[in-house]
Amino acid sequence: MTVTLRDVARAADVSIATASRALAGSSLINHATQKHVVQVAAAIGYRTNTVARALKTRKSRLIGLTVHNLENASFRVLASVVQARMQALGYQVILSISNDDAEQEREILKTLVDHSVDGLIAVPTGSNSAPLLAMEHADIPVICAVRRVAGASLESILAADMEGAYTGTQHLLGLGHRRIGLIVGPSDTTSGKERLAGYTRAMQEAGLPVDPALIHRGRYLPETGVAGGNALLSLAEPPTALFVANHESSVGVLRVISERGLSIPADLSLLFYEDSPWFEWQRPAISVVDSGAADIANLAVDRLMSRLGGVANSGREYRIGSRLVERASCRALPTS
Amino acid sequence: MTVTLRDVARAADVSIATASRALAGSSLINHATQKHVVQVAAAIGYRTNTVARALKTRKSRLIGLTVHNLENASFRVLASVVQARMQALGYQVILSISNDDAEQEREILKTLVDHSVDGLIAVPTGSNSAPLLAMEHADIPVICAVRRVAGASLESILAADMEGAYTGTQHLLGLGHRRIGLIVGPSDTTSGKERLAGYTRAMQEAGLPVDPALIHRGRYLPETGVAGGNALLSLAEPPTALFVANHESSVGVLRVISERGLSIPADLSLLFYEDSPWFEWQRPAISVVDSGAADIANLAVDRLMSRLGGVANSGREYRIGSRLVERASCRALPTS
DNA sequence: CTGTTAGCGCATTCAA
DNA sequence: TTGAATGCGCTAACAG
Repeated sequence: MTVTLRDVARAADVSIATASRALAGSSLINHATQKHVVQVAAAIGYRTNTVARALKTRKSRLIGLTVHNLENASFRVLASVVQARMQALGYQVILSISNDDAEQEREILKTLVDHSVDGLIAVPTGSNSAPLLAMEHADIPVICAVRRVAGASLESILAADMEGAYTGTQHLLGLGHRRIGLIVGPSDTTSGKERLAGYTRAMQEAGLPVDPALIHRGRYLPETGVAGGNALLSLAEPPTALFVANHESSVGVLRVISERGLSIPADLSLLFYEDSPWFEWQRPAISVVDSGAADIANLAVDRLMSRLGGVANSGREYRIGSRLVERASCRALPTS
Repeated sequence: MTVTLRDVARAADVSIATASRALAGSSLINHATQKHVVQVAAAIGYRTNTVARALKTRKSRLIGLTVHNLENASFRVLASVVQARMQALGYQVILSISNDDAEQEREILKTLVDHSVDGLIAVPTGSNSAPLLAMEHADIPVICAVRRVAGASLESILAADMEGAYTGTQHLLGLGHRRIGLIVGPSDTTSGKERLAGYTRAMQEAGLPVDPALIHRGRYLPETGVAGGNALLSLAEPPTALFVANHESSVGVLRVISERGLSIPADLSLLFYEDSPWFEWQRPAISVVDSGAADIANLAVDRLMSRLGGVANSGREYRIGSRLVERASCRALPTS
């Protein structure tokens, strides 16, 4: 039924080895026979069996991609970009979703190894340095994206969160805001920590006090936006600007604003973190600190390809610079 | 380096065949030796090489999943659900994104076959019946989800779009609306056609005229919502309710409403199609006709597993019923 | 430049 | 119930 290399060899009247060389584009082959074999192969509809090739060469042309979920805009962009680029490079991607669960991640890693993926791009949970390092040890390069694994010598492509939050806060400061509310992720996550640090640094450099009442920490959920928004906006002296540095909570904040009948940016300036098509279509369009998910994905692919090409693990951490995207949700405060 | 079946056999002091049987849970094996082998295998860290197994058995335990993109909520849910369930069933999924492009889809299918996937769940572009049928012919079951391929005898799991639009329109009608605007996808797509038909039927059954001016057709894009929203709302006698039966255009409609300063549902009742977390968090929360993406995904997985288990292609089309999710964006019109 | 040969790791047929 | 032997389809020495 399926046409194999043997069939091609027979049809082209060459040995099976020659046929293999011809199709592989080997240099040590007569150009004429090469062309002939390729032609014959196409004629009889030959397609090389990647499974057999993988067994022999120990290269599956499959890579693993694990993300926490597909809802988060960054992860989604990562998945799209990685899939598209790897496919163009001749690789297929096995997608796995970890739900940010260490146990599930462990299972996934095992399975991926079983399927002998050539490499892995992972948004790690952070709790599985051992199996991840074991993969590296087994010569399966792994590139961490968006998140990293503390203490593990793995290449990681991260957003420059501290810088991003710093830039965002400075933007608001530059517009004359002094009381800037911050809604941010939990401090046991790198991004939560770093974004808070960026905010703090900008405030301090501006000679402003860092009022704990203006900072709301919470999990990466819409509910955090509701709680944080309500808390900050109920303050005796509410903030004039709100920096929502926890992407998932953005929608919750929007809801609070709508419920309170606040007008943006007249009543409140609003700055979000991580871009989403929704923010651009919102009226007024919402300014954001874009953490560059697409570029993280691109660099992750570049690094993986480089590793696949034989370059050693640098163990290095790469940071993708953030970009402030000014739209219409922040207004300059009148200088009183 | 890697521990193979041969190592297990040696360590357990049995033949390689016996080891294989033990690990595979074959019935023709002594229970004691079975247990022993399994134990030894675990002890020395054996993991069966899926590539070698695939070459031998012609079953890769890999399935393909192709979607147009990961932005559309339905496709995203499909991807999440299919991934999670197939993984739980011992399969890995190779994700491919077709961008709704027939040419890309053709390439994807070839590659998937090359990797000898055991089956395929596809949101088809609709233009590749031949290669899809060829897969079926090659004993690779394919299940179409959300979209179908006209004229091809492939199992398809679709939303009950005609019924959904009918239900949605009836809901609005029941609230007393008579002038109901419809923004819908292009008529060369099944869902565009069917949703329009559902709307038309409901209107006619209510003895109402179907005013072409109240119907805006357009591509699945936010811009369609802007154009459609503006067109319908600028009418001399604008609709009292808007049924946005083109998911992608929802965000555009929201923008128009915001720009026009319309209050929902006081000025306009709003009903969307296909649910999204955003709609629920919106204030007012937006009522929707939920087309059941998760259930489509679940049934697709069920059907695929059944086919993988040897059941023949029924060529049947399955429809997942729509569900009206009433929230706060539609109001009853006072009976004047 | 080309052909012969030997596995990659596993499942399975056939004998015992 | 077990073992020996075969080959899935391909690549890569090794000879010629």
